[in-house]
Amino acid sequence: MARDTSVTRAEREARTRVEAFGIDVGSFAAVSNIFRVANAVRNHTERTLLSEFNLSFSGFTVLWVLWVWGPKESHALAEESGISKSTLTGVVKTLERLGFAARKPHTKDGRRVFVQATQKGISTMHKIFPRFNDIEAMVTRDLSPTEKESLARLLRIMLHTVER
Amino acid sequence: MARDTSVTRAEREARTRVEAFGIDVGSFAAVSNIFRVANAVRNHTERTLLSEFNLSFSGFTVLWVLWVWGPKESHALAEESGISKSTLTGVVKTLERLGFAARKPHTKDGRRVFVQATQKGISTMHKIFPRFNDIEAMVTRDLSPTEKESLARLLRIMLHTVER
DNA sequence: TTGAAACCGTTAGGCTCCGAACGATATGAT
DNA sequence: ATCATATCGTTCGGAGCCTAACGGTTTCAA
Repeated sequence: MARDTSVTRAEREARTRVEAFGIDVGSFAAVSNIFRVANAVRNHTERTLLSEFNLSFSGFTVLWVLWVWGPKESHALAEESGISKSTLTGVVKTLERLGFAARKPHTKDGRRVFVQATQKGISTMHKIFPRFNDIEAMVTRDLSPTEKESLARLLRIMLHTVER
Repeated sequence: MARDTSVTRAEREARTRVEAFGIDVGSFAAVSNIFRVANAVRNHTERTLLSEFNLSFSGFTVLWVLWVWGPKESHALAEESGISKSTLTGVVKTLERLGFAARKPHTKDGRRVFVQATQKGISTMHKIFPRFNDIEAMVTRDLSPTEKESLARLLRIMLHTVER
């Protein structure tokens, strides 16, 4: 069966409204579709998987970073997780309450704090991550391996443009 | 000069941690990069553009939908904006306070409510949208027109997979 | 060595965000 | 005509999310 690659009704409507403005429709289509997909996948993941572990998407992301990188200082952890320092304070508080992470003061510098995943946090990650990847595979199931690679490559280019 | 299409340090680290799990790395790379880009662009837009109008990203999205589609019932507006009904209630309240939108009760059905953009909302949109598109153009400046179209197409395929 | 400046994480305040529960309204089967 | 059921938007409680301001700590130059 042929894949549906057609422009959605919403996107068509948006274009007609917007074209009069001398807008760059190519950029518009690319970026707004990124938002749509991210939003849809995020909501779906929170509802069907993460809620089972009382984790928000941010909580999951932070725990994931700790799992991949090991103990990390707060400011670097916030940066890597894509949230602000103050938000991280709250998220880590929640992770501590759930027993998934712990704070560790720096021995030399009284200002700094390390955050690390607990054993429970890590074993939970081992449970969650394969299922998270199942969702990733599901939402990309209509893309060929080459197309997935191409998608990732184009997004990486944007990332390099944006992140500095 | 050659574009930087290399895998980021973070992504490389993640892969080595994750590969032992029998994970689908292609899906993983594609999806996690969608989140990263969406997050970065969203934060940047809120900070540099929307804050000037006291709009959150959701507030902007809702107002944008009203601009494109005209008056819309609450449930459909929430759906189209990618947020829950309860969140919409709050966002519309804010938009009303700012004078950007107004509620209109249904004449026949006492349960339903229409939401529409005000004149001020529309003229504000005329101010914001070109600058929003400038940001879209900026973050995609290292992609060729063909690549932008390709990116939008691949995301559209995912959208069709996810949204039903 | 001392004091200004820089840096770090937390707090304060306000909005966003969700699911669940709730009231009001409408529908449809009996 | 009635009453169970469905539908619609709002409210509620709790967490996330931001910027700005803050206090504690470190650094470094005078």
